[in-house]
Amino acid sequence: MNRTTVTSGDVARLAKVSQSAVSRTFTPGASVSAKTREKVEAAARELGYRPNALARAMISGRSRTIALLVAYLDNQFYPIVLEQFSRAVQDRGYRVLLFMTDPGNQDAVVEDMMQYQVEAVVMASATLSTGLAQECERAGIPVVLFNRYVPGSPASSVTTDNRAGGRLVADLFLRAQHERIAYIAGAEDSSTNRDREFGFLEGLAAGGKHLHSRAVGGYTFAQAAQAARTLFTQKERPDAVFVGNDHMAFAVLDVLRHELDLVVPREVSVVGFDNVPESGWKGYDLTTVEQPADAMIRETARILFRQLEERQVEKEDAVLPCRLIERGTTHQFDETGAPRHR
Amino acid sequence: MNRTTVTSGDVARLAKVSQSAVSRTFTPGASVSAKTREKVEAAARELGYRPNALARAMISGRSRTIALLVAYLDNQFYPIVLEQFSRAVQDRGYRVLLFMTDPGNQDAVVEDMMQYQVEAVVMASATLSTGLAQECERAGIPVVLFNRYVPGSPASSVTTDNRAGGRLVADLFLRAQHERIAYIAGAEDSSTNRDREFGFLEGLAAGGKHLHSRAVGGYTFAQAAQAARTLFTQKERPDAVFVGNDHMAFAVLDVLRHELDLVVPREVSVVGFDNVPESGWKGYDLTTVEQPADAMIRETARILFRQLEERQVEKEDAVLPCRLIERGTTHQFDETGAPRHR
DNA sequence: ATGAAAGCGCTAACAG
DNA sequence: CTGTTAGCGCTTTCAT
Repeated sequence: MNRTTVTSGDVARLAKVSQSAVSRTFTPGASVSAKTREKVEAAARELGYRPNALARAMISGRSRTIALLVAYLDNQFYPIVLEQFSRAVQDRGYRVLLFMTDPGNQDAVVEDMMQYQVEAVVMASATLSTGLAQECERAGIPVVLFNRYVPGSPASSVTTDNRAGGRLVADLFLRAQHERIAYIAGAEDSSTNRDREFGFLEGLAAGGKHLHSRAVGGYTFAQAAQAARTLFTQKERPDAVFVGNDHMAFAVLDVLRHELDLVVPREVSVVGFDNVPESGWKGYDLTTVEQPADAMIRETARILFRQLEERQVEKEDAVLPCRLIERGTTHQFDETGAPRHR
Repeated sequence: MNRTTVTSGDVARLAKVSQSAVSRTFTPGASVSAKTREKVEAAARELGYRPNALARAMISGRSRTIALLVAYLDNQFYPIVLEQFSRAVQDRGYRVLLFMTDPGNQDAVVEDMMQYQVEAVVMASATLSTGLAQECERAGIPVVLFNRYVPGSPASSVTTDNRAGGRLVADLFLRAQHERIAYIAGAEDSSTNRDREFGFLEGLAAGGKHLHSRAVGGYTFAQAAQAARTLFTQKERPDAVFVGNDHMAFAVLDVLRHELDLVVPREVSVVGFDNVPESGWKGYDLTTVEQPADAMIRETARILFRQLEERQVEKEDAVLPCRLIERGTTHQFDETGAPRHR
């Protein structure tokens, strides 16, 4: 290991210009004569100079870094969000500092992010204590909750209209005249689950139905499988089930088909939420409510960068529409409402 | 937005100590009297002081940041790696700077990472030009290629024994006495594909067989589906196919079962590579070669942190064993080699 | 154990 | 357009 730290001073000396001239050469909007720029670039190339982004960030007060906090990546929805969001951020000349968190202790992680002088924070499938959100606000750091919503928080949020999504599923079940309708919940303390379930129950009620049974899957594969076993080994088993997200729905389908030998959708209809890629795969072919990931990410980026540009934090809540994607785990109907055969 | 930048100087003034005393209080191994520490902590709390990690990194020359470069996250293998690796890094007091790259222009991204003074680089499903790898080496930045291998490069690497994995699949097909054996390749310029294919062909040859047909899936779902269509609509269709990874194998299974109405494994056996979670799901129940993700990540972290501690870059190549996971897409045999019925 | 002083590598006024 | 001059917030000798 050797002295490989080439500084702008070294370049200046070799190019016989001032150190500021070097700085200007590497600053997009600065004014340098073609001749100076040339000399500097030649010297920089010769020495293998690279500006130190940390020093730059320190003095300019802009780290060009955005923190992304994610709780888990086994649900395919999040890797996709992560990938697209990272690309969006990179395209705008920013970097992503990634933090994996447990659904509990985010606050310690946020502390860490702030020490790194991130300019903004995005939390996917995770929330922030209102206290810390306020602190971020005071520090001028915009925070966006992605796919979560916290009523009193100063943090912005981007969600789909989960309640409307739940209602779409209820309507579908009503149309198919199901009798014993069940719900498998995600994490009960999440806003997504609350809203989906609320919309679903609301929709059923509007059609004069009530829930036959309910279990909790906690947004995990294993727990959802267990929930399915519980619900479908009752004396009177459900003939339709709405599962809080696709990831759990796959577990439910596995149990129904391969452990309980039920035929979907003939004996039971299943609907998920998210429309992750696997839902479109023929091995599952899952009817689901689509969350418009692309649009959600675009909104997130828009909110974030607007606040960064205007240099002020201003809460904004974006709620995007979702739509039902009917596939093979539910009965199909044609335009007249008559059952359609596949 | 306001002057919320509380510095160690502010804390020092309030606590009536020197600025260095504040610094020491926040430096783990430093010597401060209990009394001073107390005063400083009280003042810091009162002002809401948080050390600036950037300034700290600049002066100490240690950013405690590791760059992670990933090409795509739609193959579930990588999100899992990403999650586990991030956690491993965080546990050791480092942060992850994430970069999504296209399989082509990594070098520009690497340039960016180096400006941010990362202490190490991990490249997953991507490679680095030997030139830049050398530059990293010279700069004292360890580089680990995860799941890739580049012969002449000074970068370290962590891979599974892909060649042995290919041979395992060949042996399985030989044991099942398949006649028309096909291969669907991943990205042809990747070391993983080269090694898997080489081991597979080697294994077939050892059993006196040769490949019946071959197509390229490029590690993508869509291209793999197309490859399956091509291979399985020949006059003489294969009775067994080894697919370069699980992600492509799902596409292949969808085409075989739902477009071509073939029964797996009765009419055709299918084997993948990786053992991603979906392979264990009953909707696919895919026979595959397991890559030991946990062990690979442990090795990556070990190599990286050893080099960071010893403060010198020293190439190391870890090759981990893989094993066959037999599931429902191939015929089962008992210990005696006789077919077993499921 | 503590404070004073010297920078880390760079940008941002400010003159010229 | 260019060089000079101050720092950004912190760690790290070096005395005391």
